Amino acid sequence: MERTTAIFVDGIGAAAGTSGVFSQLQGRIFALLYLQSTALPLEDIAAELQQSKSNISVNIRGLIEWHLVRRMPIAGSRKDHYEAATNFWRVMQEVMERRFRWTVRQVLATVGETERAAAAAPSRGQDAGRRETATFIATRLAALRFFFNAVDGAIGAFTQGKPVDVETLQNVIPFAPAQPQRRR
Amino acid sequence: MERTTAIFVDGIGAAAGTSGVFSQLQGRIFALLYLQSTALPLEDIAAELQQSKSNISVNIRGLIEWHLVRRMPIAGSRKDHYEAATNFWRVMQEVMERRFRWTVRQVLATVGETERAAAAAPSRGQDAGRRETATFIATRLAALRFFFNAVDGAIGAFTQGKPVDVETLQNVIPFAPAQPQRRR
DNA sequence: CTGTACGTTCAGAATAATCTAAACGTTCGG
DNA sequence: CCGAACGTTTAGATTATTCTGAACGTACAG
Repeated sequence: MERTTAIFVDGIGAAAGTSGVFSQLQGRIFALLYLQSTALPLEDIAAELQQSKSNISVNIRGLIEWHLVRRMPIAGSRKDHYEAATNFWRVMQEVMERRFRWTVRQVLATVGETERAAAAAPSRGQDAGRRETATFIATRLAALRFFFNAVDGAIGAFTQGKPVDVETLQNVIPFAPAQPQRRR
Repeated sequence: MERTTAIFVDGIGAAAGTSGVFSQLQGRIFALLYLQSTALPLEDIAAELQQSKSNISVNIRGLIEWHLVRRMPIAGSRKDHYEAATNFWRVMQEVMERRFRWTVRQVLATVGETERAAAAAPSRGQDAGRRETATFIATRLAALRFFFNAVDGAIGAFTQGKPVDVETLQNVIPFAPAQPQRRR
């Protein structure tokens, strides 16, 4: 591999590894393809990156799902060829929707489940402490839901190219900080 | 642990685990604290989540760095007490800046290094193929830089509460898709 | 048909991340 | 000072992730 390519592959691989979205190897595969003017067969990618074909196979599938790599039919060859995609905005949309927004919705779903469980719990109306705790929890869950709903909306706006309303997010500071007590 | 709390802890733990930013245990710690009206000592957290104190200790440090948890002095106790922070916007800013933007800058740095390496490489002016390759690589690197510069700017705007200019990102489609060749 | 050239799947090996318990250092009450 | 109650560090164990090579399935050329 060319020295220039090696630097790029290492750097992008490292960045991908810390991204929380792509593995280091996926970063290296993409980087290698991105500097090629022609699509590469699986075999060559494995050889360049010194990995088994099976490993490249499974990692490249992930890249294709994120629309970072395309399978390219090459006339006269039975091998699958791959090339880097260059529509980064598309990739970003995909990541926003499928990873971030999915996580946000997981939180919202959990809040919902928890609220239902809290409502179903026998908070025995008499006991004052119980009732207090119940309203406290309800308030906190509502605050969480409010914020994550706003985030969900912001991601939706972003991926549709609409201006993102940051104000809504900023203004969610639902509780005054608890008063610090002196120690000792 | 209460059934309601358990549901919340499990759900938020799962969400955190897939977030790419927080570990599952960190999610569980935060979730537990978030439903408490009073700060908890390390020992109690460890007991509730059935983890060793050392493990809670190291994970909670991460939460504090992200501003998701605060250390709370409690009068008359030598134990460290912890409570959940509720300024989620602050946390989001922190994550955006320290993780996403940092990754983006890693990419930009790599592009810079690669460009310098390419310039230094002996592309032997005579060889036409070499020169072609060099300009191809230069073009691709420039496109990457352009896009990630825009992303960097967008993150900066977002964290400062300014409207995010999505247009710039959307319009970066630097290459026409390569013409598919027929197979066989 | 048959054989070969592929990509994928899968069981196990290698590697990395997480977790525990013991040792350690520090603070504070006595 | 001394001793006990803490939180932290660290070495090793456990668990999860990544990777490999062999087995398998498929498509195509002859």
